[in-house]
Amino acid sequence: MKANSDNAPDNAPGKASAMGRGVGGRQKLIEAALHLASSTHSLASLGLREVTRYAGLAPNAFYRHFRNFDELGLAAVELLGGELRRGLRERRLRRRSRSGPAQVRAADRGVTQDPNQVIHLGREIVNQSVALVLEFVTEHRVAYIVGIRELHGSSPAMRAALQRLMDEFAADMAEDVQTVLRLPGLDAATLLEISRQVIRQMTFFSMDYLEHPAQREAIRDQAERFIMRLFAGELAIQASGQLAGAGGKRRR
Amino acid sequence: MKANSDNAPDNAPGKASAMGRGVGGRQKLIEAALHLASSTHSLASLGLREVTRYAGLAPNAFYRHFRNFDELGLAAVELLGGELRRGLRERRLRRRSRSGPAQVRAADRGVTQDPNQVIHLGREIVNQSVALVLEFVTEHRVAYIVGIRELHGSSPAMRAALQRLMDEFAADMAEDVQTVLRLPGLDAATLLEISRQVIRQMTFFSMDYLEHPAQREAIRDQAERFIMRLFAGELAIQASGQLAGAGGKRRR
DNA sequence: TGTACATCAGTGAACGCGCGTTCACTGATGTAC
DNA sequence: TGTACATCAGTGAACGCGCGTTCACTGATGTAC
Repeated sequence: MKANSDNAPDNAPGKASAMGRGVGGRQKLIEAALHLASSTHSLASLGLREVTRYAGLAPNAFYRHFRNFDELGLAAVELLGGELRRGLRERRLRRRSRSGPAQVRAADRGVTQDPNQVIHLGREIVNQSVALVLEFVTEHRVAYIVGIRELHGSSPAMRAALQRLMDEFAADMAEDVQTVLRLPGLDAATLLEISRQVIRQMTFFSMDYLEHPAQREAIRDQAERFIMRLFAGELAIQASGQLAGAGGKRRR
Repeated sequence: MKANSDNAPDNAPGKASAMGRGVGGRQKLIEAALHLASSTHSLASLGLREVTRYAGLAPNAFYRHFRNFDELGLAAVELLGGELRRGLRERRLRRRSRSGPAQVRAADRGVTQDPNQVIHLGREIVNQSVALVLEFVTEHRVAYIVGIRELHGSSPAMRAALQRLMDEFAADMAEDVQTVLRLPGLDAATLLEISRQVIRQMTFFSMDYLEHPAQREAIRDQAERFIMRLFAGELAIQASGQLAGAGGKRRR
């Protein structure tokens, strides 16, 4: 991790040596694969010659970087997943430091079961979160489309990797909600479950958002309403369960 | 269209003539494509020789039935969509005639905004609907997996066809809910929106269900909770909106 | 009822092409002494 | 500082193979008279 503590910055012109003489080749191949996969095929159906051609390399140069095509696929997913998570986390932190204080203050006031207050308070947070995600997928269009496509694709290894990624997103979101908006009586397991459902549904909203620019506002509204319904629904069900008197443990 | 008004029934043994001498070939090709696509590749990445080989035909026999590969794809989607809709509708009707009366009676009583009653009543219906869908996708595993895969796949024509299909499912569901369980104050547009969200999320639940047989019960429960949350959430939000006094029109 | 013709699913052989993969080679860069 | 060697990304040529597609043909079935 002290690689960057040297005197020469990483982006120095002549420094294409220290940790990667031909690091461009590998990168070029991955980017070529992502681009081609997003515009026409799925990752799995790309050809070796097709990718190397697009990357501006000779076909056999492929074997300098990957043993076979699956290896490129997994490398692409890794790159893609890192990019997505890094981007989202960065945005979340930025948002929290910008508008967090006011929300936390409001949340402290909000230790109440009154649906009105909780709903109103949540709406603001949901609004920002949805905007954040949709802005993000717009900026990472190519990687995102390929990711969604491979999520139900033919390679089990890639499916597993992407599902893990989505679970990480869900965990991030749950933690975020837990921190910013302490919802009364929403246990960790339920919160995680709802977060996973939100993350999954957002794949649809995101694709709609990318594919139909003319209806972006409407799609954004739909996503916000969706999330509000899920949380409000859970709270309402819990409240009604308690009112019904049976009390005690209600899950399982 | 009077082809069927003859004296010989369609399913007569020697009557493989009237409207299809070699109807087996086309069918065999489509089924081969679906099977291959579900087990290894996506539809788009299948090879002509691969499909004909699996179907037990010579490669060039393909051109007797389809001009190119896209044509087979669309034919497959049509077959698949018809199968899915027919199967689901049939099950819905069967269910309605079996347990419908009791529910309708309960629903007639249920013209109330009391969340407790609405939730309890809805739970029963949701339980049955979820069971119906999951049972169905299990029986049509192959067609379903291919459908989901192509929903985000490479062919725009196929994506459009499948999205249309899902919208039809959502419309069916909305109509169903409207008929069986008259929810107070849930206008048609909102009901359709929620139905689309349920249908979309069910794709994830269904795939989980097919891929992890050991956790089927848990997945079923999750799906039921999800749907309950959406509807309960919408009702709670509307109720709180009305309580808040501002009254009047609340959407847009 | 028989005969001649049309239709059409399916076939075998052959084609040219792009594919993935291998080989021996180049030339730039890093490393040891 | 210079020299010899190792490493490694990238190349051009060549391979055998399976692909999509075409052609002329077969043989069963439907249709007209």
